[in-house]
Amino acid sequence: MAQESPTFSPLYRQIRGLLTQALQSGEWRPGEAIPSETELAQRFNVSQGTVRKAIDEMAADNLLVRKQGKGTFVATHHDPRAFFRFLRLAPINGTIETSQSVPLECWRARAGQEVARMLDIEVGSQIIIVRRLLKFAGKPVVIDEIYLRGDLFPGLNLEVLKEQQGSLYSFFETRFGVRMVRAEERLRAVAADRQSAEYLEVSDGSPLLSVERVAYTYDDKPVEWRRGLCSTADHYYLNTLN
Amino acid sequence: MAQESPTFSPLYRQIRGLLTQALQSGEWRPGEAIPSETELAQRFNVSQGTVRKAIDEMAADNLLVRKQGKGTFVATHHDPRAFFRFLRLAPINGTIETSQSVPLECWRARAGQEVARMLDIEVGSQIIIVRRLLKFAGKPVVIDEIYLRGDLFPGLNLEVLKEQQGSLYSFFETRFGVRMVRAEERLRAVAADRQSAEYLEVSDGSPLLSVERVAYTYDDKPVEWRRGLCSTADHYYLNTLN
DNA sequence: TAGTGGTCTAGACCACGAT
DNA sequence: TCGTGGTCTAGACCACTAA
Repeated sequence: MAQESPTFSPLYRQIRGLLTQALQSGEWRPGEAIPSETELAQRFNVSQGTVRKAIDEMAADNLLVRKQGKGTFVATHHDPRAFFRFLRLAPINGTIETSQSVPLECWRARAGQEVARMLDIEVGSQIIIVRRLLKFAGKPVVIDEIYLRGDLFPGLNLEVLKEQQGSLYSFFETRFGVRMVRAEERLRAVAADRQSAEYLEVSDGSPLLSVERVAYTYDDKPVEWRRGLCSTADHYYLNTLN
Repeated sequence: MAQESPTFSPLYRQIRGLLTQALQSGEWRPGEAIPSETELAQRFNVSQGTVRKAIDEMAADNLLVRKQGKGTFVATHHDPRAFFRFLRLAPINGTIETSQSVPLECWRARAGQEVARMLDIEVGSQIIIVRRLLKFAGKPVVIDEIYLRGDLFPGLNLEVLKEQQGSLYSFFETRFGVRMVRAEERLRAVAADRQSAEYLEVSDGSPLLSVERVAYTYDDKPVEWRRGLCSTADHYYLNTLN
């Protein structure tokens, strides 16, 4: 094996690359089992332990999920345990609440400078803009404006959005084969504009939590840019620092 | 080895427990090297690979830091790379700024119900309250109110706080041997009260980012509870979702 | 009972840092 | 050159799931 500096990449990381490629190509779809470690070891001509280390890393990054005695599975946003991975809002008092996504608008447009930069696409490329309201226990909590790469979500419109069950990312995954893998959020406190205040049923100028997010798919390609305005009267944004 | 359900704990996790205990007891201080994997393997009567797996986990949790060719070291808040692990604020425009902590007040008090619950201590126990201002590039950005367990920070007062160089946690570490290992933050948007507005040089009622934090030391014991109010006019709170 | 992932071991060799 | 962590391998056995 060629293992020279400074291009040195350990074997298990190369295996991880091959596995990621297979995921990206759709060889194994979200929720499905991937071959056993022994099979993969034969396929890639390495020892089982090397495959194991590659899978360990990918499981740590939430790309795969191991289940003892059953196999290793492609991670999916359908899993209810993974639901709050990308939704860090929790009620201040009380337990888990049911959430509901209410799509308001959906239209196609051309990317301006800012969106183009965020999604790493050309200015003028087609994008999709979605506005939706997120409710917890029936009460409006977040108003989202979502910008998507137009080429990856063919046929997406308001009617289609209304079919959504579960999380939006779960919907994107099954309906368009686009799986969100990682995201970066930038939080600020802002004053509510008139329209947002109306939707969120708070008074004009109330402090709201602004959450800007860029979400990436397998190859670190940005796919979604969104800005959410959250009413933090009854909810907070939870973050754990390790 | 006894390995029966449901009390089953793999050997490497028991080793992790022993290592954590050693850290907690101060056998190896922050910044120091711990013994080599081979030495530890002999000491605990397990193979080197088992020690390795224990250390791997602890390195992933930022308790230890591996340095190839040199050894494994106890993680420290002195490390400038670790500085932003517990401080997620970044300037909206531009690069890294110098930060400065300005202590304002420091006094001892008795824990009320809320603080007692947060710090998992008895109501009436002695606590220390610190108020400080955090400046970025000379401008006030965060006003913090910090509640500490009184028993763990003997002799802490305003004069001592003024000796602080680097981060507050770095200071706690060297001065009191208390190392923060993990924290949970709850974020909300609130309106600035008169006093905070004055400190942060924003207008009364401006939206501010409220960051409540509980910080834990090695044995998951809560040690600090704080509430910060951040002006997000020129800074945002950055979070990465995996 | 068979198949999967999970643990533990032992040994060989590589990459890095210090001497 | 030596000691450290890093990688890779091979094999034995344990724990969990499903048939």
